[in-house]
Amino acid sequence: MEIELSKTDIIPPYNFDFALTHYNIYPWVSEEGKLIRVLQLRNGKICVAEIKSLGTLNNPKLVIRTKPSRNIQAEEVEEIKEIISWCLGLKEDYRPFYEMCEKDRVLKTAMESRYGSKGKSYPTVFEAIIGVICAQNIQFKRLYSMMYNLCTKLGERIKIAGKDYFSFPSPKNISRSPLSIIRECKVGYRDKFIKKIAEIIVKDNINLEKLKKLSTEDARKELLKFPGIGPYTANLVLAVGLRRKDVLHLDRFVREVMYTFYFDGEKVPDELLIKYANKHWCGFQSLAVDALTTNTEIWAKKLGIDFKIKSGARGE
DNA sequence: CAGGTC
DNA sequence: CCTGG
Repeated sequence: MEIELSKTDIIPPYNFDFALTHYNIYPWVSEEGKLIRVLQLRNGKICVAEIKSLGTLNNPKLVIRTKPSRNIQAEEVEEIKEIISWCLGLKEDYRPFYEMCEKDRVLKTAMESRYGSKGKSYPTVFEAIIGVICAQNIQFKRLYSMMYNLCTKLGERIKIAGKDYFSFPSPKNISRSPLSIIRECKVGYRDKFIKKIAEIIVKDNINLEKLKKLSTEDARKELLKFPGIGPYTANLVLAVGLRRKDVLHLDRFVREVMYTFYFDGEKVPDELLIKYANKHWCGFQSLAVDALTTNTEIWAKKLGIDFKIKSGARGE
C-alpha cells in the first residue's frame, strides 16, 4: 500500500534529508534513503511504514509504503498518514521561526545547513515520556541504546522480508514486565519510573493523547504528576511529544551552549538563561534550543568557536 | 562523578 | 539512584 503526501499535506520548505540523518532514535531507522518505523495502530495492529522523498525543499512530496501490504483498511491508511504527518511535523509552518533566526546571528548560523528541517517528534505521548526519562542524566548517544533495548526486549516484533523490526512497547507490555527485564535494557535507576508510569496508565486507564488538547500549562501540570517527571522532563516532553514551541528545557548541553554563544562564556544563573530565552526567542524557545544543540561542534566553527561537547544528533 | 528526580 | 566515561 502506498500513500502519497504532497503540497496539500506538507508546508514547505521541507527538508526530508535532515529527518533521514538526524535523531533517528529507535524504533526510527534510516536505511538507504528511507525512513522506517514500526507503528502500532489504534486497533492494535502492527505495521511498518517506509517513507521516502520524491520531492524537493520547496516542492515536497513523500511516499509512505506500508508493510505488510495486504489487509490494510482505508481508515488505517488515514491513521498512518496522520501519525507520520505528526511525527515529521509536515503541517508545521516554521517560516515565522526562520524569520526570527534572521535577527540572531548564532541561530542563523545553526540553521543554515538545515533549512527546511522540522523537528521529529514521538508518535505517542507515552513514547515521548519514556524517551525523555531515558534522556535524563546521560550523554545523548546513550539514549539510542536504551530505546533500542526497550523496543527489542519489550516491543512487538514484526518480520518484513526476513528482517525483524520492533515497535515501541505499549504501557501494558511495560507494566507487566518484571523490573529486572526493564533493568536489563540498561536504563539504570529509571527502571522504576518507567514501570510505575506504565502501571499508572494501565490501572487508571489514562489516555495520554488527551494531553495534546490541553494548554501548555495544563499539560505540564498533568505531566508533573507522574513519578520521574520533574520540570526538565515535563518541558522536554512538551517539546518533543506535544510539539510545543514555547517551552525551554535546561540541561548541561543547553546551558553550555547558551553560556558560550550568548553570555561570552560566563556561567550565569538559570534564571538569566530563562529570561534571555523568553525575551529573544519568544514563542520559539524549544526550536531555538533544538537548533543550538544540533551539530553544535560543526556550525560553531563558522563563528570561530571550538565547541567541545558533541551533539549526538547523528547518533554516534 | 555527572544530572534530574525523589 | 544506575551506568558509561
